Amino acid sequence: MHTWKQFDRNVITHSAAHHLMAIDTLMHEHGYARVSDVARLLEITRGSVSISLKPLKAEGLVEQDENRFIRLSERGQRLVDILRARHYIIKKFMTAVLGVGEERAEIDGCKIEHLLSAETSERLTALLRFIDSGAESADRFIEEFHRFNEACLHDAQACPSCQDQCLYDLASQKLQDAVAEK
Amino acid sequence: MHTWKQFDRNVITHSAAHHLMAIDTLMHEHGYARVSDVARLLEITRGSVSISLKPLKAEGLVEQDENRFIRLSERGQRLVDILRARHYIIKKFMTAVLGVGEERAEIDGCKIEHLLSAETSERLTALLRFIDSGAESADRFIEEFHRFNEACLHDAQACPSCQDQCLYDLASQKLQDAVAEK
DNA sequence: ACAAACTGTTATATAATTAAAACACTTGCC
DNA sequence: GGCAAGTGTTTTAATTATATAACAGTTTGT
Repeated sequence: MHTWKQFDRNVITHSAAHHLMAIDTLMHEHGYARVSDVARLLEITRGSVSISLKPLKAEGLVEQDENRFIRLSERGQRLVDILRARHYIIKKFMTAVLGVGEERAEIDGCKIEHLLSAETSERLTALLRFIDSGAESADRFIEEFHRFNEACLHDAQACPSCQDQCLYDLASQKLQDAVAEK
Repeated sequence: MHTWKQFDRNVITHSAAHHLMAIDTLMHEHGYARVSDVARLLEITRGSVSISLKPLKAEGLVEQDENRFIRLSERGQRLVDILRARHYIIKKFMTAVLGVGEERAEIDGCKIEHLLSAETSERLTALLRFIDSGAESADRFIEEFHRFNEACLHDAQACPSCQDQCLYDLASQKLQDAVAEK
């Protein structure tokens, strides 16, 4: 069980990912980005942005010119492109395949886009490519899955997917309901 | 863009989830759990465990008897059961559907099991139930998808899944390769 | 029964992410 | 030209997750 120690050492933090993506968004929308613009977009203080940007500048992902305008370095841009691609496929998988609501998919996607491995992201992209391929088996799968949904007996013994408890009942519970007094 | 502020305020932290699951593991393996046992299992110091446990005791997820033996409260147990169910379905989806390697699926699963919404977890469980149902369309989908994999032309224009850049090329890159000097 | 080993807690420290407030500098308007 | 508004940084502070080290108490072995 040494795996769990890796789980914090992620390549970039959630916060860093969003700072980088905010710069990218601003560059596309206004052609420039400053500390204040990022702060406004992320709804945090300028001081926080200034401090958060420091390690990103040190790592060469973000650059600042003589007028203190911010831009992404080439590597920073590449990182953002990867993150956006992953966000897109995760969200699309959740909505188009799983049938999760748009807003929920957006939030869940943001939480995990920077955490998934390249391997998982690659396989997820392959899945979506297959679904988009127009293959008859893909279309039928999606259609039948979306019709399937109702028939859970909530009986672990009778269920080929369950072990001792109904997975459906367990997995679908909200964590906050379990944490909060009830 | 108020969504992104929610992304940190998760119901439980990664660390808390693993402390709770460690207690559960120890209870199953030895019938009891103490601070030292948790520390050994997670490979952190007893001091760290003692401190991490404090908020969990305060929230009533963990209890400690007069001999300082630790156990999960009813709510703590419920939380662990939910987390384990989610971990299981995420990992199973990654291996059985996506074809991700076992070890990678374990790590990725650990990173996100406590972050996904109930809605997404529920839909993911439904997907696995459909695949386990033996429906012919499910079997064919998996089989054909696993054979499909090769044919990416890496040409965004010709690809029904891509926009301006090849999603496959982007999403499958390792983040650390983008961050590290190259 | 006593020393060695182990246990749990606390104190102190570090790093990350954020906030608020204070400061200095720049810009824009009248 | 001068003041109000905006901008970026720094300082101070809080929280979370961890570490080490010191301490006090409990077991264990002989």
